Amino acid sequence: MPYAPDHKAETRTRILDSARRLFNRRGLTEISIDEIMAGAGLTRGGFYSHFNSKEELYAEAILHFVHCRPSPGWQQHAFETPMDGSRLARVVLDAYLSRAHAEDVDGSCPMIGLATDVARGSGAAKAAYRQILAMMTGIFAETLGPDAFALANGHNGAPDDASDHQRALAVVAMCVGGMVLARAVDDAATADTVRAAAHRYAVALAGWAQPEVA
Amino acid sequence: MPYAPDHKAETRTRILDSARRLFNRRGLTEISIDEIMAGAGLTRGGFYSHFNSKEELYAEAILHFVHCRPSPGWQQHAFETPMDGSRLARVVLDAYLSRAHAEDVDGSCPMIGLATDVARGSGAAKAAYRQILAMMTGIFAETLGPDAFALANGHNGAPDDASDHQRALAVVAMCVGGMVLARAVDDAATADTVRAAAHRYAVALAGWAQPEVA
DNA sequence: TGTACATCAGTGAACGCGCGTTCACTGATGTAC
DNA sequence: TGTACATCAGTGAACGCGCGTTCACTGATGTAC
Repeated sequence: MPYAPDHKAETRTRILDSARRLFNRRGLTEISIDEIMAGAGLTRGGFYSHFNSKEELYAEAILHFVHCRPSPGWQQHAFETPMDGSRLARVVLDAYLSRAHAEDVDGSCPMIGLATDVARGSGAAKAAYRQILAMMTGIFAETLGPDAFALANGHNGAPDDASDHQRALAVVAMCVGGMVLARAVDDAATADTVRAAAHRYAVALAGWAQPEVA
Repeated sequence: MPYAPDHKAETRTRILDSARRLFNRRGLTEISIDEIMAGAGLTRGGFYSHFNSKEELYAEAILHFVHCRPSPGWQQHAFETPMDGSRLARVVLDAYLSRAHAEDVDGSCPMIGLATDVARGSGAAKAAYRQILAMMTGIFAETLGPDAFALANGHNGAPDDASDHQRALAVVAMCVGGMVLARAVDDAATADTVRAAAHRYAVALAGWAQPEVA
């Protein structure tokens, strides 16, 4: 048995780390296998003993986001201290819509960096994407406050799992939409305004108290 | 003067139509100039007498969406009859978050189909993107109803241009986020649920009456 | 403890292909006579 | 009305390059003796 049993698995993880970073930055087609392997400190040839194709790596790299350690940028603050679900959800939302996350292209959530690429991609990539969406929706669905809209429309606002799930999805859509727009715009002021708007109304939608009267 | 004076301009428009369609479908890097020219009934060689580079065409194709005639699919219904601003805004939102729009990849709004590509792209593409964002935000900002969140938090809900603009941006973020997520997911049921959630809470956010009690 | 060996993770040259871009040429068209 | 011509929109072959993938080889490592 040459090499330690987990030697290859560690190399594979290094490739996945590099791939996640580089795909986030420039997408599936603009990044070459050469660059990914170089980012992992390896050379081209070894790639196909770890993955069957570039497409397969792509889907695995998206899923890898869930398991890899938090980015030292925007995520660290949210995950370094343990906390209960309701506080976690609020901290996650703040971090998600932060400027640090908008600027951390390499380490960002793949739902933002790879959204339209995945829409054109393989079933495996879409399945990975759906898994991340489900995870994030789950975080919010558990901790929603009262539904201001239902109350305004004369409903009693009684808790309801189906409706909570729907509202959590809307919160995620607001997060993803706000970040995607902020990233796609060339004007920093517009980007900040979009993020602030998405943040404010995502908090409102979740039924949490606003941080301050704006 | 060989050829009619507007002959070349018409060809250019045909190229832009083809480019808009194909870029929407597969993005900047996955579509070749060959394919774009073939889509316009031309051959490769003539391209550079109309545009200086593929990047330049990309930005112009995004802007072209604003000026080209509505897609016969999801847009036609929204734009075939003249209507006042407030009714238009509501019809636009319904069309934007419709299944027809989600499925019409070729003819969709470039904010949805090209979001992450533009984020990695040139300044010209981002400027074009910002212009479309401003147009769409403008449609909503003019016609918002009462702000249920502000009311729930004890504010008087008096009209306020800055806050209306922010709220309109949040509505657009919800539209774009909902559609981007729906497109990136492999399960049709999940896609429909996301669109429905985004639609419901976008309407709520805009302060319009819900179509029915769900 | 030290040495020879078998294994297999990783190397790098090579292949075939398609792309963006260039350029000398063609041929359809409006004009001048 | 008809013909020769000048123009220039469009053609298609060619160039150089980089990519995904393959494969024969290398060399670092754990094991057997």
